[in-house]
Amino acid sequence: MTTPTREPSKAQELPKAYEPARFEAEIYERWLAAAVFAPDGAGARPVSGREPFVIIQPPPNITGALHLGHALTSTIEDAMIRHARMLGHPTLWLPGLDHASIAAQYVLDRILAGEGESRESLGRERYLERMWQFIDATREVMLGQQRRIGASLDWSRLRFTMDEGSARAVRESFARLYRDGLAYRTEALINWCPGCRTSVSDLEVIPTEETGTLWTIRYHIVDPATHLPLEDEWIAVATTRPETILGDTAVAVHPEDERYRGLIGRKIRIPFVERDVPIIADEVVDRTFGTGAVKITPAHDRDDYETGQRHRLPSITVLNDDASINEAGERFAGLDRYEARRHVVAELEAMGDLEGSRPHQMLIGRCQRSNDVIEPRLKTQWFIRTEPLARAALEATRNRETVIVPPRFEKVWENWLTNIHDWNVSRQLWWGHRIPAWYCPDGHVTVSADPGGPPACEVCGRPADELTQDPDIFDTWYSSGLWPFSTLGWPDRTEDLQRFYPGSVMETGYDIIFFWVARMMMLGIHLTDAVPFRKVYLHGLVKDPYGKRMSKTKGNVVDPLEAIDTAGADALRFALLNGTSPGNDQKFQPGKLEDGRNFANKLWNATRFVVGARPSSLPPGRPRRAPDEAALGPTERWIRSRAAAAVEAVDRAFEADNYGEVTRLLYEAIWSEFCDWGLELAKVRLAADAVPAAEHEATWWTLVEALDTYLRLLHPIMPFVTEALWSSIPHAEDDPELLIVARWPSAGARDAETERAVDSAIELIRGIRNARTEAGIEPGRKLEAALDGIEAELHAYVERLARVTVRPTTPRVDAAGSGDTPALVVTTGSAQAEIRVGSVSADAGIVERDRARLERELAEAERLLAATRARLGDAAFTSRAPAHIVEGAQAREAELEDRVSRLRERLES
RNA sequence: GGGCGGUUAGCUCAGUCCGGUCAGAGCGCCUCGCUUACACCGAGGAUGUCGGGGGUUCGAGUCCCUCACCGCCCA
Repeated sequence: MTTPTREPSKAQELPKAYEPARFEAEIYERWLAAAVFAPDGAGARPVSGREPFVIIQPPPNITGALHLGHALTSTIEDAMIRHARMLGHPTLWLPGLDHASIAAQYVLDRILAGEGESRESLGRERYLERMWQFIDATREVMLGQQRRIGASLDWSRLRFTMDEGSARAVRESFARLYRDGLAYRTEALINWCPGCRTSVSDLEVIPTEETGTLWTIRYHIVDPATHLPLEDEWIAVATTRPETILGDTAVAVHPEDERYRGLIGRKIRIPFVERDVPIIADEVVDRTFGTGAVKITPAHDRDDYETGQRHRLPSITVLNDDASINEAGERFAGLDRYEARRHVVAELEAMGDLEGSRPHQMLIGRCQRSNDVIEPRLKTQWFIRTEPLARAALEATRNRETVIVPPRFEKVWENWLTNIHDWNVSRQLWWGHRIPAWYCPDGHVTVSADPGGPPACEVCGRPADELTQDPDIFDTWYSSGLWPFSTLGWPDRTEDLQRFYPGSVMETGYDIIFFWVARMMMLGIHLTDAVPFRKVYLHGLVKDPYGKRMSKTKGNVVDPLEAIDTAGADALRFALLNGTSPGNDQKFQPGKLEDGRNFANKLWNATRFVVGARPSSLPPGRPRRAPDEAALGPTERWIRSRAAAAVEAVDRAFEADNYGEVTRLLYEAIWSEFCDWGLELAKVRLAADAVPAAEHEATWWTLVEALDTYLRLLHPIMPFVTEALWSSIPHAEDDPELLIVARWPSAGARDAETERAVDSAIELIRGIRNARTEAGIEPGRKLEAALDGIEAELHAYVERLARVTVRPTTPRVDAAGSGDTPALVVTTGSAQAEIRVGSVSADAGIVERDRARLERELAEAERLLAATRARLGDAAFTSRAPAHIVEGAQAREAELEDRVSRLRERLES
C-alpha cells in the first residue's frame, strides 16, 4: 500500500534557525519553576538509595565580574552535576560568593578616593556599612551571570563567606585550633605590603626577577681600647637595601673565610645610628657573594632573622606601616624607604665609605594585589601551625581517600605540603572576619567562639570590659578553607552536613591548589575528622588567543556575557570544553564559539527534520515507542548500533573525567554519523512510497530513539538547546517533562554485522562520489551501476546517495547502440561498483581522468601491500607479535591483494 | 637550583596512562553544489620525516635516556 508519508507542515513547528537568545532565559525559568536544582526539590527525581553527588562551588570574588575562567568552572561543574543528576543521584551543587578582603578593600578604597574619602576618614563602622552597600550591588550581577550560562545551582542554599553561618564556623574553628595548639600568636617576620597596609601570606608574594643595585659599603672596625671606629680599618659588606643599615645588628662572615678570620668577635660601628655591633661567624654566609661579608638586619630579612635567632642578636625595626623610616632611623625618620636609600647612599659616598656599586639581578617579592615591593617585618600576629595539618592532608591523598585529577598534580601537592611553612592568618584590614581573640591588660590571651566575646580573661579572670579584641581580621582564605563544611551548617551536625559531607568533587583551577584546596584539606580533616571531598578535579587556565593570561589591565579579557549574547550559552560551553584535556591550559579563540553555535544549529535542524518527517499514519501526541523490530532494515539497525556505540564512548569519557573528549565524541557522533549518514539513509526509506506504513514508522521511531539518546548524552554539555529540542520530540510514558531530570541512557546492544554491511555501503557511496568528481561528471547526472559485495537490501541506498541506478549488469553499449560506453570502476575494501557512464562519447576525458585515479589508487594499494608483505615476511614479527596482530596483518594482505588484482584487471582492460 | 606541562597539517588542539589500520578533528585553503533539516549547509580534495638525537622492541607521536626551545609552579 502506498500512503503519503510526510506532513510537511510539521517541519514548521521549530523555527528554521537556531536562535538561542529566543529560548535560553525561558528554559532556565522552566528549570527553576520545576524545582529540579535542589537535591530535595519538588521536581528532582533521584533514584532511591543512590549516593548524593555533591559539589561545593568555588565561591567567586564578590567584587569581580565573572570572566571566562569562572565560565569554565561553571561549565565543567554543571556538566558533572547534570550527568550525575541524570544518573539518578541526588545532586547538590551549592553556590557561594567570597568576600575577598584585600580585593574588595582595594576596589572600595579606590571608589572612596574618588569621593575624597578614605578608610580612615570614615572609620571602621561606616566603612563596613559602605562595603555592604557596595557588595549588595555587585551580588545580583554575579548571580545573573551564572544563570545565563545555565548553571544548575541549588539557589536555595546560596551562601556568602561573610554570612553568619560562615562567621560562626570561623570563630568555632579558630577556638578549636587554639585549644588544640594549632593556632598561636607570636612575633615573627611577616610579609608586609606597604600599599595594602597589611601582612600577606607567603603565597601572595610574587618573586619577581629585577635589576637592582648592589652597593659595597665600609663598616669601620671599633678599636677595643678607645671604643672608637678606626679610620683605616674596615670590613666591606654588600647590600641591595642600604636603608636597612639603620637596623643592622651584626656583620657575618663564613667561619672558614681566611680573609676575615681575625676579625671575628670584633665590633664595627654602624654609621648614622652610631651603634656598635659584632662581627659574627656563621656558615650560611656565601663566601663567593659580594665581599664575603654580609650585614645582618634581623627585623627586615628572612635569612638575617634566622641568623639573628642563632646568635641572639637584637632585632631593630626601622620601618613604619607605610614603609617610611621610623624613629629608630633617627635623622632619617619620616623618609620613605627609597628616599632614605638615596640619602644613605649619598652620605656614605660623601664620607668615603661607599666602595662601589654595580647593577645586580635579583628576586624581589611583590604584592600579588598591589604590586608593591613587600617588606619583611617583625609583627605580632596569629599563625596556624601547618605541619601536623599538612601531614594529615598528605596521608589522605596517599591512601586515596581523596584523589587528585589529573594525577600529575599529586607531585606538586606532595612537594608543597612537605615543605610548608606556618600560615600567617592575621590581616590588618577591616573587611573580613575579626579574629576572636581578646587581650587583657596583662597581655593574657583569650580565644572565644562566643560572638559576644569571652565573659572574662581565661587566665586572670579580669572582666570582659577590661579586655580588648584583636583589631585584625582573618586572611580571606581562612574562611574559604572552611567552605566545604561551613556551607552545610558546621559546627552543627545538621542534616545537610550529615547527608552531603564529604563532597564528591572539588573542581577548581590548578592555580589555587595551595591557596585553597590544600587549606580546605588541612582544616577539613582536622575539624571534621573526614576529608572534605573525595576527588579534586583541577582544570587549566583560559588564556587569550596568544597564550597570555587574560587580565583587565592587559585588556584582553573576553566577557562571557558578550559571548553568550552573540553565540548562545551552549556555544560558549562547547567552546570552553571542546578539544581541551584535563588540567591543560587553553587558548580561547572566537572561532571555537562559532563551532559551538554551528553545532547547535546542526542539531537544531536535524531535530527539525526528524519532527517534520513523522509519518502521517502516526498521529501526533503519541508517547514514544520502540521501533517494531520486524520492520527494521539494515540502516535502522545501523543507526541504533551507532547510537549505542556513542553511549559507550561517552560513558567512558565521563568516567575518565575528560569533558573535552565527551564533547568531541558527541560532535562527531551527532554530526558525522547521525546527521551525515543516519538521516540521509533514513530519508531513502521515508521517501519511498512503495513501502508499508509499518516500515516508515519503524524508521521514524528509530530516528526519534537515536535523537533522544543523543540529546540526553549532550545535555550536560549543552543544556539549553538539548532541553529545547527534547520537548519537541515524543517522550516515553515514564519520561519526565524536562530533559534535565530525564534518565541517562544505557547503551543498547551493538550489531557488528550490520555495522560492517552498512559501513561497506557507505564506503562504496563515498568511492562512487569521489570517482564522479575526479572524472569530472556533473553531480546531477544519473549513471548506471552494477554492484558487487553490497547486500541487495542496501542497493536502494547506494542508488539515492551515490546517484546511480543499479542494474544486475551494466550495458556494454549505450542506449543508441553506438558502441562501448566508458565505465568507471570503484573498488573499496569489500565492495565494488562498475559504473556505465552512458553516452559520453563527447567526453572522452572522463576515461582518462578515471584511469589516472585508478592508477593512483593502485600505486597506493601496492605500496601498502608491499609493506604488509614485508612485515609478514619477517620471521621475528610472525613469531613474536601476538596472534591477533599477525592475523590482522594476514587479513589485510589478502584484502590488499584482492584490491590490487581488481585494480590491475580494470586498468588492463 | 628543583619540579611540571607543552613542542603533532597554515592556525587551535585531540590522540601519549594500556606500543600494532592513528597519522586525526575543527577552522582556514582549493573544486563543485540553492538534492524538499541545516549556506550557522552539503559533496569532494590538498597539506604533517608527530621538536632534534640516541635507545628498548618484531614494531614507537605512544616506553626509556638526552638535548633544544616555549610556558608555568616551587625555592
